[in-house]
Amino acid sequence: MITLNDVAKKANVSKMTVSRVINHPDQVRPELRELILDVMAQLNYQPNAAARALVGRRTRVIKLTIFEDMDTTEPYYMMLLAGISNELNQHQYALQIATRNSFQNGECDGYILTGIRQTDYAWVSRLTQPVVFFGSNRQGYDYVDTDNYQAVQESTKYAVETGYTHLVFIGIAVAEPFELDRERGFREYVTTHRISAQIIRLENHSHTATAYVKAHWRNFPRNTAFVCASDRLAIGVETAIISEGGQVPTEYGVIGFDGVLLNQIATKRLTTMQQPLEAMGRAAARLLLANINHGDTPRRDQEKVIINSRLSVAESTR
Amino acid sequence: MITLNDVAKKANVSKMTVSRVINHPDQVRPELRELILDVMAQLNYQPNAAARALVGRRTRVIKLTIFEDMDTTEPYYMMLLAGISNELNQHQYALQIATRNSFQNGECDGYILTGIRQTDYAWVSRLTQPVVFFGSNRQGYDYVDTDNYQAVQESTKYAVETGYTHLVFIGIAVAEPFELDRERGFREYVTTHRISAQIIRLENHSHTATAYVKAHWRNFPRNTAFVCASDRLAIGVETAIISEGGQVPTEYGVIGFDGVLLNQIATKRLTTMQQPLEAMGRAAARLLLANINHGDTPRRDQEKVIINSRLSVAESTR
DNA sequence: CTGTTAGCGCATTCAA
DNA sequence: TTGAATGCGCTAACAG
Repeated sequence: MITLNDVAKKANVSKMTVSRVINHPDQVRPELRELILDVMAQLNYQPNAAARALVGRRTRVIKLTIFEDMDTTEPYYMMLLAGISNELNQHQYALQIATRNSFQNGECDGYILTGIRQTDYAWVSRLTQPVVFFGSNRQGYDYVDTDNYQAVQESTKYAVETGYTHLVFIGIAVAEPFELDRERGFREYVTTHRISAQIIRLENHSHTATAYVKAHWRNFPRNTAFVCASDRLAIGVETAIISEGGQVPTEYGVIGFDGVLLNQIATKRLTTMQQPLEAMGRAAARLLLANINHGDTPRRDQEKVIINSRLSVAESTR
Repeated sequence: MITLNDVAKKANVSKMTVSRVINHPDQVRPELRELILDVMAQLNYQPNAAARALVGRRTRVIKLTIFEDMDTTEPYYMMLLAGISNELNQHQYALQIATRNSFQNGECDGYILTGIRQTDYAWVSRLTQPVVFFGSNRQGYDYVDTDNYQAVQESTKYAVETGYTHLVFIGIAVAEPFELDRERGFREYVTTHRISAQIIRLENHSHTATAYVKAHWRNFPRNTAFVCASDRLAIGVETAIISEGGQVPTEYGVIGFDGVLLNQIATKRLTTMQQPLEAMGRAAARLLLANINHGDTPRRDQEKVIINSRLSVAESTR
């Protein structure tokens, strides 16, 4: 293992100078700095995370908490996780994953929180380390999210422009910001453009959607597009349409939201709003690390990172 | 933060004694040990992972590498991850997640490897730290797996006992141990019991299965059960049956394999072999940690942990 | 069985 | 701008 000392000897300086090149490069004479960087590269020096953690009173561990039940968890968490982990790895941070059931109160430097519902905020407020949310919130915590409002506006616009004349929004029956924003995106678009539309809210399961659409099949004339708040709902809708003898995409359109895996399971590959999850994961990690390192500065404004989703057009729309 | 010293003072011993209680409890007089454990509990002492890592020349980080493409990754990895992470947390180990694309060669104490294919073994053999596989292998690496052979035997038996008279095994077209074992489980069962059967191998996508079953629909008489090597395939089969006008489960049965999430998406909730993923994740972590701590002992035999799956009967079979 | 000493690799003092 | 000393919390090696 290469240590600071090895680098220092080879560069004929003290190890403090090497340490400074890493932590306060501006305090080292440029030529010397270059030389040392050179040696570090030659030796492939990797700072020892444990030692840094020890002296810095940091754990170099961040916790990701997933508040949903794991066995109904969306597969997209996997992509998110990859993004978070990639970014953390670069900064020599490791990850701990905690779930609602398995919350260990071991030490960490900060938290990334996902799947939080209104009822969980009391718990969150007791956390002493920096926190970043995945998904917006109105409690003032920093977060990373996609622009749910614009995303649904975009899908809705797409549905209209491809000629569907009646629109149905299938939302998720929870009063969380992400859902309200998606619904608002739909509502404002159809209102502004005076489009025939209806809004429905269901539990986020494919079966619920299938049952609902079948039960109310007469309400859905030909040329209806279903703009759904999740891929699960979209798959359920598609199943119902097909089982009722409707044609996708010629007579009916279906648009999902999320864009990982589930759309591959659909009979017609789903047109869906694809969230850039890897990027969002990275962003969340970066934001958290920034908070950790500026830890002492007095509380600033809530910081938000918004990353746009992209409509991925497939077989369930024209 | 509570340190060894705090505990030591309160217990009127030196910190070495406290340290021994943790690492070599048999070297401490029992009464004293109890006393110290008591104080540790009172103070809620948590050893500092960084310090242990530093002195033990360990990183206290283990890497989980997922060799599949992330965006087609099975949702069950999430459960596996939870298990691994839970176990690691208990032992003050943190996790890094690496994917095929993002393999950073930062330090770690060991690897848990998943999704490995034959072609990846060269890479694996260059790893210097202990390795545990998720999924069996014939290269001598320790692994955790479910008994694929017995699992498929069990599903097949179930299909027969519930009265399906023709059986079809839909396998995955790869020559990996897990798949060969599943296929063998099926083959031996139908051979032994002289049951009318056929074996098919497809790419592991629901569409492939749908297309195949539709194209060969005439080959599948009523009272056929499809024993599938994955939930994806099973969902695809089910879609085909329904679209061809077959009745599930009265005329046709479908059994999947894996048992997370995807079975909820199926039109009829899938009967499927449920892998105990959380437990398997924990087992993999435990096995790896054992290898790490017995690091110097000469290479023993390949160690295997086999955990049985459980048939979860739902709506796609009688 | 228990305590003392020393050092893991690094970064924050302070001094030059 | 650079270097020397000190200590983060813990454990291995030795001494008692």
